[in-house]
Amino acid sequence: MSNPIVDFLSKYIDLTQEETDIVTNQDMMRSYKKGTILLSEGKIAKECFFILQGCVMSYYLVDGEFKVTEFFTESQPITPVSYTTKKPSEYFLECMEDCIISLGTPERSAELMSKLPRLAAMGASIMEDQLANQRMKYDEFIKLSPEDRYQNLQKTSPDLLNRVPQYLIASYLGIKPETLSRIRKRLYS
Amino acid sequence: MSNPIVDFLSKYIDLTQEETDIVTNQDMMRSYKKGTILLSEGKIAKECFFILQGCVMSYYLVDGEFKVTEFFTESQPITPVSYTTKKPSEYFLECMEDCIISLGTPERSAELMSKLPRLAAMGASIMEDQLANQRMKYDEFIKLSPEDRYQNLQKTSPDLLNRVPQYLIASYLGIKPETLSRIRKRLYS
DNA sequence: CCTGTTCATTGACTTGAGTCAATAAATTCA
DNA sequence: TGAATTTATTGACTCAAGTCAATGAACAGG
Repeated sequence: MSNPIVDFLSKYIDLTQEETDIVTNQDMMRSYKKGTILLSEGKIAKECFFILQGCVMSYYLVDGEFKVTEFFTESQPITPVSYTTKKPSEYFLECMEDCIISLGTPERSAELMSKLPRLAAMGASIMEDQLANQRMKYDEFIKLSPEDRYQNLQKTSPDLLNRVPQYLIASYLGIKPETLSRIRKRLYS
Repeated sequence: MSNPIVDFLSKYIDLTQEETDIVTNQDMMRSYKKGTILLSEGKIAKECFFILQGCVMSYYLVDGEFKVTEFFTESQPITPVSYTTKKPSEYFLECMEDCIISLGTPERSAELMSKLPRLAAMGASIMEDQLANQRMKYDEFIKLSPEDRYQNLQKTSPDLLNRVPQYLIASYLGIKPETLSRIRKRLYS
């Protein structure tokens, strides 16, 4: 029986059966209802996440206004900045759908590392990957107009457009819902 | 005699004298004239960098137009996406001043890792740190207006404003030089 | 199935950034 | 130093995104 976390790790190194078992066993998962806040502004994240099922959104609340920065879906890890820095989070994490999520803690990750030393080296690769992704996201934001960003999103994550209400997509693209509505009209009519 | 790279690594773990010596010895540095291109679009990065002295800028060339994404200065590491992915770079790296830079290669870094296993674990922390920084940069870009971004830059890196011409700062902020000029006028007059 | 709420669209108007073009200031270097 | 080049400022105009407000569509809960 396959485990999404094992699949994820397999992108970086091949796990032995024993290692697979260790990962599978130590795995702790929970389910959350749509609307559940996984992390609030001002709180210190005690856990990191790996999404098995569902969709999670990160956003800031600036002058009472949502500023969406990311949507996470199946097989994506979420390492809150606050989890790394141990300082209060500046943003929220909220479940956009009913979710099944695997939780990580510093303790359990240390335990896992001691059992699987090979994982330690892999940690850098995973982080490197995520860093490269984050950079590309930033660069894309700088390079493209809102309209181009929307078309890009359609290409790269067409599913998102159906899973998430448009006014949140708009925020994610850095524009107002009315503007997104007009962009769509401009493009398809 | 202190070594900036040793100082940098010391933020993550304390190095023994022996370890310090290894890092210091294996260190390979070069100097570059202002205007030198360290990495071109289309080329695969064979090296990563650590800036000992000077300033390096990364930028895309989109329809013949500069899109500045980052300025790197003293004691900052630069790991080009292309260095990680082994694919052609989409952006340029250029020296904005005469620079002294330490070079890293996969081979020499592997060698270093084998001599200093403790460094491997640290790799993940360094990457984690950089990831957190990159996220905050992105989030700030989403949250703030061009005007606020300029004021923020003044606070966090006042030196940059003197080291780099304004039209490149403008590009970095995601606006045109004329607009930055007007923002400055709005703010200080 | 109806009702209230949330989400999406549209219109009229404002505003801030972009564009084009000219000029001024600052730098470079022969 | 002085001429050439690069960088910064300013003005007049355009245009895309924001704002405010109203209407319509989709959806959830009783």
